[in-house]
Amino acid sequence: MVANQTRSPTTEDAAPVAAGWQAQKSASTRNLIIEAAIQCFVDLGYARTTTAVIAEKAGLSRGAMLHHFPSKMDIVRASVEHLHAKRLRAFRKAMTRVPPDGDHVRLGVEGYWGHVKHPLFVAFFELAVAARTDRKLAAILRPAQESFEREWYQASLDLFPEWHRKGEKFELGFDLSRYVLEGMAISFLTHKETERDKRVLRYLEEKLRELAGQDT
Amino acid sequence: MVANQTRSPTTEDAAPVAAGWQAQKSASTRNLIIEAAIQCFVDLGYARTTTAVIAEKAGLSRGAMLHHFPSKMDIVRASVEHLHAKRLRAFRKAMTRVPPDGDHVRLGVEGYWGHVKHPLFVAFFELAVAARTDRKLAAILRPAQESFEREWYQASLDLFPEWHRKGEKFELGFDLSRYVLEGMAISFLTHKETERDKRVLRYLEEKLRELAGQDT
DNA sequence: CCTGTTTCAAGCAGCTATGACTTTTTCGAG
DNA sequence: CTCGAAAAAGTCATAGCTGCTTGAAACAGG
Repeated sequence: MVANQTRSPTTEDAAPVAAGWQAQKSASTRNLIIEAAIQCFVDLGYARTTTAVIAEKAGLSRGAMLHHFPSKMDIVRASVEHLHAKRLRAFRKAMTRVPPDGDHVRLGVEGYWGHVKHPLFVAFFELAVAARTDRKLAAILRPAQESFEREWYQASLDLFPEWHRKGEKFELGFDLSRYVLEGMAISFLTHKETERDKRVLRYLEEKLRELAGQDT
Repeated sequence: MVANQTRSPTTEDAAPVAAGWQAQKSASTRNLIIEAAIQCFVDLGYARTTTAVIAEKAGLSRGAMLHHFPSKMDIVRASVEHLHAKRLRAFRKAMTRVPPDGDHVRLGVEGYWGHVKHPLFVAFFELAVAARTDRKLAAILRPAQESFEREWYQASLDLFPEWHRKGEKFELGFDLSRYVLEGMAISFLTHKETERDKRVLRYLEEKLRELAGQDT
């Protein structure tokens, strides 16, 4: 983790084991900058996130920040990687938690639902929308997106071993869940959750159980 | 329509009937600018849409454009109104078309699905995302959003008169359709439609028919 | 104590977008 | 034919963002 963040512009590959550095401070500062940037994506959106605002939120001067990240896109690149790692960790943790009542369907739905309401998802969504018309950003974001999608698909397969032989039904349930939950999440960027939405979640769970139970 | 667009900055309220003007040219130019702006939202996103690009795409000089719209937000405001009116027209047209096989469910799903794949939806979505962190834009957009939502709800009520007495079931079907279709649409901003997605649509229709048929 | 490296701060030049101002062109009316 | 208003075009000043360069402070090793 720390070793990942220590890729300073200069060459340090000769000291992979010597961690007793003052460069820990550097890694800490890098983390500070990255988290400030992600916060800015959530608060201001991708377009309005300038280097000056990031530096201010991180408590540094722009010059100091540019020492750690030579250009703005370097900050964005590091933020995407950081974001991706954090999302994966949170998602895996939610998915491996033992279901309280043995209800795998509820665990899966609530797990992704909780994930999708998290600020990390908002940040990722902002980047995804901006990437639609920004090729450089898209090139940075696409690998992370595909990786997360694969991870989610695999986690769902692990969660529902009884569906392994039901290819089409499983795909249908997977796609349906994905679209419903992401559609709801995006709607909640502007509105707020209501009782009606909880009914949709319960209905989705019911239909997933039906799909899992059907033989055909 | 034309009278709506003829609200030039100077006072012309004294001549509401005298339409034999040269100001038709003015209204035409305004339309040109607005459609160029909407095209820019789709092609470049809201953030990268500058007055210079709009003017270039409209085939005008920036100065000429600033004569019709004193500031950028005036263009945005007019674009939102234009967009809203166009969306409403297209949606109503799709919804009043007689169902080929008498299948109201398919008409409703396919109608909104077609609507949501249209560039107009992309433009509106770009604005909606930008509005999350732009209060001025949000103030302009919110009335149009709420109006469209009301319209859609009403159209659905008209389309399914047999559901009038089934408040909860109807709301559930409405919400489910909304989230699935919008979730799919947003996913298709970056990916493309596959066979799996058609299965989701057919499944949604099936579940809507179930909800309409149930007595409770 | 000195030297070189790393971290941080500040200022500067180039670029771009916006909106205001000024000038030219077009067109209808008297 | 001339006049005047509207439309269109061109010019300019201001402000904000980026990234490069210079300079100072903290710290490790000789």
